[in-house]
Amino acid sequence: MTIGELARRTGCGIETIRYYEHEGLLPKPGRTSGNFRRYGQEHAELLSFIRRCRSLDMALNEIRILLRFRSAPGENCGEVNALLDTHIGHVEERIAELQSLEIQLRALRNKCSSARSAEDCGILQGLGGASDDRDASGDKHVPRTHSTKR
Amino acid sequence: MTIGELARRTGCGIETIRYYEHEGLLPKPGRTSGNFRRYGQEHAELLSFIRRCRSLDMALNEIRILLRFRSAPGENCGEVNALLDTHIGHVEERIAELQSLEIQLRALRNKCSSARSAEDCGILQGLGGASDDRDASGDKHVPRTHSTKR
DNA sequence: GAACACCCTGTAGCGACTACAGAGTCAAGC
DNA sequence: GCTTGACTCTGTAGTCGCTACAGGGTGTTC
Repeated sequence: MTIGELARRTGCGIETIRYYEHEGLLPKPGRTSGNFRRYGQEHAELLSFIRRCRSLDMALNEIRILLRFRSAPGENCGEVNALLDTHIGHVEERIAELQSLEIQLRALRNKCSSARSAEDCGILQGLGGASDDRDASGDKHVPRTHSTKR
Repeated sequence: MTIGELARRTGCGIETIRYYEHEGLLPKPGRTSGNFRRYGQEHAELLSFIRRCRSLDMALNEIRILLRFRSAPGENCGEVNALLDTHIGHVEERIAELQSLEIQLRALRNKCSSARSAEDCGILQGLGGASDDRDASGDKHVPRTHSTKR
């Protein structure tokens, strides 16, 4: 099948497929005489595996490790378990951070209930004034909440 | 004060300060005869404001809006309230996504409790086999859980 | 043979930094 | 005056996982 068909089957963008090939997650497929990539069922399964991992928010490097085990069925899978445990830990951590963030944001939001002049806005004051500088050196800044949707 | 002193005072990296200047969040400071940046108290306060916003996981574009209001005290601050409401919404959304993720990950993790051979590993099977393809076309992929720590 | 959908490579952009390279500045000590 | 070492300067490239082109080639249908 062509790259477009593979993309349709797996719900993955064409550019993303080429990117995975470039990153070594997908093996280089054969080519037609006109230099088009030609994929088989095994590529579709591999790509589905990768997409399922990505939907679980795993990093490509983590997926690389899983792929190694996928193609080495004899090996002991303890590392797979450990990887997943670590990943679950990251997700837990991030949830805790965001929950604490939400509390702070709601507290801030309560400082200005109605639209008044910016001069008197409790939110701007809360952001600008002297405050508990928990984070001034802590640097556990956390990746974006803002989604990159297509 | 020099950029290094400002960095120490605010707990912000030097490169980050230059980056904020480049992005127009911090005004260009004066220079010494030797071309070193020279900052005053007002820069320190502004930078603290920005860092406080960042510690609340706001995007630089959101902060830009807040800065506009900060320097226009007469204006109606309704937009500030709206911005914060939207931001809280994003955080809430992300928490919900991550919680659902955690449930899926734990379910997957339960499929292989002990280290056995990769061939029989329930996790790899769970990732690879036929599954509920909720996400195959949904594409509500969510930014990384993996922290970029320094 | 023309239209059109598809594919190719390569490069640049996103956000918010971070990490250099290669150069210049400045204060303290000798 | 000269050296050492800490600091600063500009500019560019890298991070991550894509996404979006530009400028071309391929393949099928009418």
